[in-house]
Formats: sequence, structure tokens, C-alpha cells
Amino acid sequence: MNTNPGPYNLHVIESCFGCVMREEGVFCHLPHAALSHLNSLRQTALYPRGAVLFVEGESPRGLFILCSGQAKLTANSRDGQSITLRLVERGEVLGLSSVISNSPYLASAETLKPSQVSFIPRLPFLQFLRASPDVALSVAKHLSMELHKAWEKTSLLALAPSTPAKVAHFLLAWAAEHGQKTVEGVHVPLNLTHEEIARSIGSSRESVSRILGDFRQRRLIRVNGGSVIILEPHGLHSVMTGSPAG
Amino acid sequence: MNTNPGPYNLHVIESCFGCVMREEGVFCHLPHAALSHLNSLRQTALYPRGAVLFVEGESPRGLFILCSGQAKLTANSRDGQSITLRLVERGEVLGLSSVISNSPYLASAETLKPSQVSFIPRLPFLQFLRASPDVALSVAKHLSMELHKAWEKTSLLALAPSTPAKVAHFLLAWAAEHGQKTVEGVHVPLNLTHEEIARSIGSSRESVSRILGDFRQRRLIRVNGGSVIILEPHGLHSVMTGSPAG
DNA sequence: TAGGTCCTGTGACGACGGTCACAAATACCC
DNA sequence: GGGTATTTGTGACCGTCGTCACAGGACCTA
Repeated sequence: MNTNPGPYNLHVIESCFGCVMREEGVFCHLPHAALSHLNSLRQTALYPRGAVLFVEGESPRGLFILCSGQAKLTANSRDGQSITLRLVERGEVLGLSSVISNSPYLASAETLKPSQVSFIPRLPFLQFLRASPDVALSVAKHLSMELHKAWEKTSLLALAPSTPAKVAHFLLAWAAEHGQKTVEGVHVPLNLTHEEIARSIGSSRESVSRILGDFRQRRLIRVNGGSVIILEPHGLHSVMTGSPAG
Repeated sequence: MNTNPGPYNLHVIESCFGCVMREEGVFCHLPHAALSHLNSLRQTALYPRGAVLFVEGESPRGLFILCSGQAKLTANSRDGQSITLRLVERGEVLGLSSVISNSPYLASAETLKPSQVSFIPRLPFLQFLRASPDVALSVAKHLSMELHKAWEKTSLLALAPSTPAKVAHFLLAWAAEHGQKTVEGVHVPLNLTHEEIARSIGSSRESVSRILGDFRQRRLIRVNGGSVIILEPHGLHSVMTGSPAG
């Protein structure tokens, strides 16, 4: 792992920014003028799998936009444990809150796949924000939604009656965001190791493995290479709420 | 508990708003003009202990500022469990994120003491924000810090090696915010029941009771009516990190 | 002082799940 | 293709902590 890696392959991918920005993410509904201003601030580079974009505690150089690929935000405890706070998909933004509050990154960002990442330096971005109140508002809105997700995760971790409940919640939440309905069930691309899942819900690899095995045996899910098919959403849901199993 | 209680004693406390706003909280560093505009939007009322300001799931009517007293934000699971997401002190704001993102309140707010609370309706507030970009920015900044706290709590819940570690963390965090150093140690006003603490860290009343008893026996803390004196911050810290005890 | 209600302290018990250990399976790379 | 690294599946063990149960305290009201 490389603390301050720099672009591995610095060639600008012109199409990336405009496309991602208009479809999804914080800046999606900005007027064209604002978008092209933002566009002029960014630098885009291609990072390999496992690249570290920034490290917990570092003071915020700027924000990152994931144009393609996948990344994760992880917080570490002193004894080497870590939890995955957020999985970041195409079009999402990293480091925004630290840039806004000018406080150290509170998590480390690492790519999970080769990823095209745009970088916008802090000061130009803040200047841009000061000049455009509606962008500031949409940033605030985005942060609010982030906050809601964080609180949801907190309640989950504290309130979930059991580890199976956490796994069920994780699968359902993931399906809600990235799943596609088919005849046999909800098809969820889930290219994460059991280890990653465990870290995301604050459990252990072995438990996740056992629990997924159990779900499979009870025909709640089916695993297919890098993806999971949820056969019985209701079943998972009742596991999640701790009700006496359906 | 009263879902939509309305002011119990609707008399405006003129001094409250100006004083609280200037000292602490989101709006503390606003120019005078902005403050007096906000001031004109607010309605202030006195609520008794146990009053419910808003309920999880309700669509956001507006935001609340706690001028005096104390309140808590709690999230509930379907089976009656609840976790205290945040304890709200004088000068702090409630419901801001829901107002900004126009999504349902994701937690319920309840006073823990008789409290003076100012209310600002949603639409006028949003209008005010749109008109004043630096206020929008300071709101974004505030939300960022909220987000950091929420993530910290998440990592705590997931990474803490044990329940004693969570309790230690809770005490230290509380001390950092509200403690006062004296000769014998850090003096922390902590008028919370063990039940409240347990809910705040996702544990049980009995465990908290036992753990505090243990801390007391090991001379890490001393309890004095409604307040705790931390005698050995380092000791607590090593409990928190799970190191082999100092 | 008597009678509530709420909070605290403690004992006993049991299971959930984390840890260790190892084997099988799969993916990755020259 | 073979060789290595990573990921997954499972068994055994046992400590932690949540649950149940009850007794003693603190505090308020009458």
C-alpha cells in the first residue's frame, strides 16, 4: 500500500467526467455553466486495484470523484482492526466532508478495482462553492443524505439482534442500491470477499462464511461467482428483524 | 409521550436566541444581519422533561434549536429496541439534516430536562439559505462535522474490542466535550442513567452498571451524584484501546 | 412514615459469536 | 500449465455479555 501514490497513469479521460456527473452523484443536477467550471478544475487519472487515494488523518488536499471502478472507505483502530464505512461506486464522491469542514480525512480510501478517478483541489473547489449558492446547497443536501446513511449504519450495528441479522441487512441494502429483479429473484453483483463484508458489518470472516452458507442452505439466496441472487427477500427480511423466521 | 405536543408554555424568551447563537452551534459566526433574520423566523417555547419534539419517520416541519436544557436523538428498531444516536446540549441544533435533504426525520427527539426550544419552519429557512451562500456553506460545514461524529460512532460500535472499551470511549468522549479539569481529575457532569448510556453504546443496562462498578473499584473513576470524576484518563484510554491494562 | 416509582448493584446461566486451526477450492500470474 | 496467493468452508473451544431475577437505594408525593 502506497501512502501518497500519485497518478499511476496520468492521462485524462475526457469523456468520463461529463458523463458521470450528469447521471448520478452530488453534482448531477447542476446547470451546465457550473458543471463546466467544475470540469476545468479536475485532473483525472487511472489507478490500479489497491491504490490508496488518501489516508485517515491526512489533511484534506481535495475531493475525489470515482469515474469508474470501485473503492472503499475504511476506518482503522490502533490495533490493526478496520471497518469499511462505505463502498464507493461509479459516480460517487470521496472526501467531500473533510474538504468542506477542513478537518483531516477520517477514513482511508482505497480502490477495489482499477479505477478512473478525478481529483479537485480543495481551495479552488471552496472558492467555487462560495461563488455559487445553489451548489453549496446541493452539497449540503448530499451531506445530509450521507449523514442519514451513517446513522442508519450506526443503528444497525447497535440494534441488530444478531450477526445473521446484520448480514441480511447488508444484502438487502446492497440489493436495494445495485440489484436487478429477474424471474428467479433479485440479482445482485457482489464482488466482495467475505472478509470485506465482515469488516463492513463489524463481524468476522468465519461468521459471514457460516451465515451465508446457512442462507444458501435455507434457499434464501444463491451464489453465482461474483454475484448473489436473493431468492427470498421476505425470508431475509425476517432474519433481519429477528422475527421467528418465516 | 406525545407525538405532536405543541408548545407547552408558549412564551417567547427574548434573551435566549441571541445569546445561544452567538456563543456556540451552527450559526454562531454569522454576521449580525443574518442572525437577526434568523431571529425573526423562530418561535420559542418551553417544553417539560420527556416532551417529544419530533418522531422518526415524520416529514420535516422545520429545525429546532435547544436554547437551554438537554435532549436526545433516538432511533428505534421495530422490536422496541432503541439507540441514542446523539445527546443534544444547549446551543445545538436538531433536525437540520432532514430539513436540508427534505427526507423524513430519521430519529426521534425527546427532551431529557425541561428545555427552551426555538423552532424554525422549513420553507422560510430554506429560502433564507438560498439567499445567503455563506450561511449555506456554514451549514454544510456543520453537517460535515456531524458526519464525522456519526462515522466515529460507527467505527466505535464495530471496532471496539469489548463493552468496557465502549464505556471507556463514551466517558472520554463525553469528558472531552463537557469535562472540566480539576486537581483530582476531570470533572464530568453526567446526568444520564445507566440505561441511557447503554442505549447510546448499544449495550445493556446491567453491563454498564457492572463495568462502571469495575472502573470505580480500579480507581479509574469516582461517581458523585450526577457527575463522574475521571481519575485516570490513561487507564480509561488503555481500556478503550484494549491494551493489556495500565 | 408509608407507599409509589425509578434507578442501581449483583448473582447465575447460557448462547452467540470471535478466535484458532487446517483443508479444500478458487483465482491470479508468469 | 504449474505454482503461489487468496478466498472459502468447517470443526472445536470458550470467553464475553445479554437475559432473567431479585434486593437494596434514592427520591418524590401524600
